[in-house]
Amino acid sequence: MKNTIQKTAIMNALMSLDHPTADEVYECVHSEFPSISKATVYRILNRISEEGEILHLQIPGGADRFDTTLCAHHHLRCNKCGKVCDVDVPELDGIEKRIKEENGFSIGGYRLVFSGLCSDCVFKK
Amino acid sequence: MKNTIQKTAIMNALMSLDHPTADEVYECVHSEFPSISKATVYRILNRISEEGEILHLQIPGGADRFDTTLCAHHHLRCNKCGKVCDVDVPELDGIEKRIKEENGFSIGGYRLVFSGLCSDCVFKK
DNA sequence: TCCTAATTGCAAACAGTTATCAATTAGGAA
DNA sequence: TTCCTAATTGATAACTGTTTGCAATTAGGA
Repeated sequence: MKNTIQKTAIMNALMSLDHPTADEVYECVHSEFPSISKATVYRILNRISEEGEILHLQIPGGADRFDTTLCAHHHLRCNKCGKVCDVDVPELDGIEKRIKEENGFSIGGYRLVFSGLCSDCVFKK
Repeated sequence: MKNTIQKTAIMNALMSLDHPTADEVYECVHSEFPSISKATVYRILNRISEEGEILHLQIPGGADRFDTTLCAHHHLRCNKCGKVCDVDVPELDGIEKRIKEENGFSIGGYRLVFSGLCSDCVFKK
């Protein structure tokens, strides 16, 4: 992969943002590199997530997000403000085997998104 | 809610399909009721899921699906063929409390989608 | 039977994302 | 260092899934 200015700018943006969407990455990079194209942001995010440098999170009912934390974990998503944060769910250790036996599904490497309300939003009606 | 022909046709389609997308419902209804509009299908599906008659499933990285099984359960989704099926995950019983305490998120009524490969697709390369 | 609010069909709008294509550029070969 | 070429870029169009605006139609109670 070529080492372009655009890629460097996107990597920096990813470091400074928390579970950003592609659009949030674009806005961040665009603010100091106005000529960057949104297509380039999508392309680079896809490329580096395919190469395993970041995680590509598909969020139910929302835009995809990207995560620089690589080790296995799941996510919590606030239905009101959209905030996403990491969560470990040891309760699910070994569930792959049970689901494989009972349903025939191979879910190795699965990633879950729990939806709910974050501590800020739960009080706002 | 008015009791229109369109709503009846959609309810019938939902009975005959397994976790359909809105488009699959449309195709099914459209085949014997060609004048129905896709907007109507979306509107009715949204309305009856808001009223609790069916579940509205938001699938990560795919079109929303609808489920006539109302009791609490989660889903398995095949990344290759898109098939969705139901699964119970008793391992997660009571996890709401732990996540509330540790992360401040209220995830009551959350619904998960495990992704992987179904028994048919796991062998196809 | 009449009335009106609810519902419909159509088409346009929308969000998120990918594809096309000509122009530019990184980085190795000479 | 210069040159070459494949990789990358920016602009824009296209695409999928979904919602919305609006005028025309319709269910179902008065």
